[in-house]
Amino acid sequence: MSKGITKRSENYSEWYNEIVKRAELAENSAVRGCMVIKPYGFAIWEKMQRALDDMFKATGHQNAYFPLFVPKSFLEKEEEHAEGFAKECAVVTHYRLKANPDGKGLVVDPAAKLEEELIIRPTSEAVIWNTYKGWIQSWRDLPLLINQWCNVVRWEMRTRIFLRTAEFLWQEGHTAHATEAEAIEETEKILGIYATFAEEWMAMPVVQGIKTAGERFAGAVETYCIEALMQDGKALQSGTSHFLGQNFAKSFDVKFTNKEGQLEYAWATSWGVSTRLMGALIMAHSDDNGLVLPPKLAPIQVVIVPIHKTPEDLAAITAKVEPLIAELKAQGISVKYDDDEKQRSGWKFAEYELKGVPVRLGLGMRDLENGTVEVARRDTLTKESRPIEGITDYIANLLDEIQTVIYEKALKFREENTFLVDTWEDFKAQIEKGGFVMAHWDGTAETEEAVKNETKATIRCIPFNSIEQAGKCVYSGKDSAKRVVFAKAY
RNA sequence: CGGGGCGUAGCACAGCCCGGUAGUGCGCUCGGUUUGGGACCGAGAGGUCGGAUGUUCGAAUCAUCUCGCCCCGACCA
Repeated sequence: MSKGITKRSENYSEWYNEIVKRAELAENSAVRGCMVIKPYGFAIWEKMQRALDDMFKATGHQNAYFPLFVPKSFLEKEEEHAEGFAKECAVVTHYRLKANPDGKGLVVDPAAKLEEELIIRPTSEAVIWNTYKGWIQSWRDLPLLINQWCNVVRWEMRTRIFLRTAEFLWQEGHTAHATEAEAIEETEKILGIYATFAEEWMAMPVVQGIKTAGERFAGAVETYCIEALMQDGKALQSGTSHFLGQNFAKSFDVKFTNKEGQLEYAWATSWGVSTRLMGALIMAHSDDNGLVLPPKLAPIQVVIVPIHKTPEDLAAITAKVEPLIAELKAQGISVKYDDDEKQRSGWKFAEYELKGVPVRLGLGMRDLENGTVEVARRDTLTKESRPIEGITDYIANLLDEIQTVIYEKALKFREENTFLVDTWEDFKAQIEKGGFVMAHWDGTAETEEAVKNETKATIRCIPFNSIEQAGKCVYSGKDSAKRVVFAKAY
C-alpha cells in the first residue's frame, strides 16, 4: 500500500475516492452502483442521524416506516412526480425463482409474474399519501408530522460513492397541514434545521434559497435547498425541503373537514437529506493528508497513542492514561486509547490523520518524567507539548475551537470563491474556474437552459439573503431584480 | 446510453505484444533486532490468472463471446 494519497491539485476525484477508501468510510460493492458503508463511515452517519433526529423530534416530528415497494399505480397518480422519477426506477416484476431446467442455478419463474409491478421506492410520497388518506379526516388530525429513515433506489447511469449511488440512505419527512401558510412555514423550518445542521455540526457553510422551476422536485410547487461549495469549486446540493401544495392531496384524494365544516385538500411538504452529506463532509474539509472531521461528528474525537519501548513502559503509560480517559469520557468526549502492539506509533500517527481524528495525544516516557503530553490537532497539523495537569479542560476547549476553525476556514474558502459577475465574458471565464457565481438572471427557463448548454453551469438557487438590486441579466441583458447563484454542480 | 480503462495471492500491480516452471511490493505467519512521524533482517504460508467456448502438443498470454467494476461525457439528489 502506498503511503500518501493523491493530491487534490493533481486529481480531485481520485483524491476523493482514496479518502473514502483509505479512511475506511466505504467501498464499492460487488453490486453495481451500490456501496458498502464501513463501520467507521457508518459511525459518522449515525452521528448525523442522531443530531438531525433530535432536531426533528424537538420540532414535533415522529418517526414511522413505510414500505419499500410502491405499486406502479400509486406512483402514476401524481403526474409530474411520476414523470420525474420514471427514468430511474428499479421495477419488481416477479416474486419467485426456480431451478434452471437447463442446468445449474436459478431462473425467474415466468409463472410468478406480478399482476402489478412494484417499484422500489425512489422516494415515498406516493405510498405515504396513499396511507395519509386513511389517517386524515379532520382538521384535528393536522398537522401530521412524520419522518422516516430508510433506503431508496434511483437507477443512476453514473454513480459516485456517497455522492450519487443507486441505493442510498436518507431521511424523508412527509407532513400534512390544514393551511398553505402552515405548510410553507414547515418547509422553511426544516430548511432552517438543515442549514443549522450543516453549519453547526458539519462545519460547512451553506447558501439557503429556492430552486428555479427547472431544478424543482418533481411534483413540488416550490423547492427550497441548501447549497454548499466544495473545494474543487463545484456546488453540492446538500438538502432539499419541498412545499408540495395540494398536489399529492388531490392525486390521492386526501381531504379533511375544516373548522367551518367544509372539505378541503390537505397541504403537504416533504424534505430529505441523504448519505450524500458524507460526500459533502469529505469534500468540505479534508486535505492532502486525508480526512478532516469536525469534532461534533467525529466517531473518535481524541486518540491517545502510547510511545514506548518495553512492556513496562507501556504499563506505566497506561496507568497514567487510564484516569485521563475516564476524565475525558466524563466530559462526553469520545476517546480511543490505541495500545495495539501490532503497529508502531509512527504508523498510528499517519493512520489517525488519514481518518480525520480531530485531536491526537502522544504520551511517552519523556512525558511521564516531565508531566506533559503531546497534543496534535488534525485541522492545523500542529503539535505542542502541554502539562498533563488540566489537559481535559484544555481538550474540551480545543475540540470546540477546532469545530469553529474548520467552519471559519470553509466559510473563508466560500467567500473567496464567490464572485459577483456582470458580463457574459466574465461569467463564462469564472464558471470555468469554479466557485459560486452571483449574477443577474432574467427569470426565464430559456435563459437558464441556454446558460447550462453553453457553460454547464446551473442555477443552484435563488438565495434568500440576496440583496435586492436591479440589474441586467448576464445572458440576455433583460431586467433582473436580484442575483442568483450559478455554479457547476455535482 | 456513448467513449476509454481495468479484472492475475487479502491489497496494489508486473508478466500478455513475441504461447512453454505464475512473479514483485505491501499485508499475513514464525524468529530476531528495533520503537518520539507509516522500522529492519531472516524464514514461511497464500493463486479455479473474472467466466465460457475455441485455436494449439501446450493458453494468464491468441480468437470469439460474456460478466463485472472504475474513469470521462449525456441524464439526475
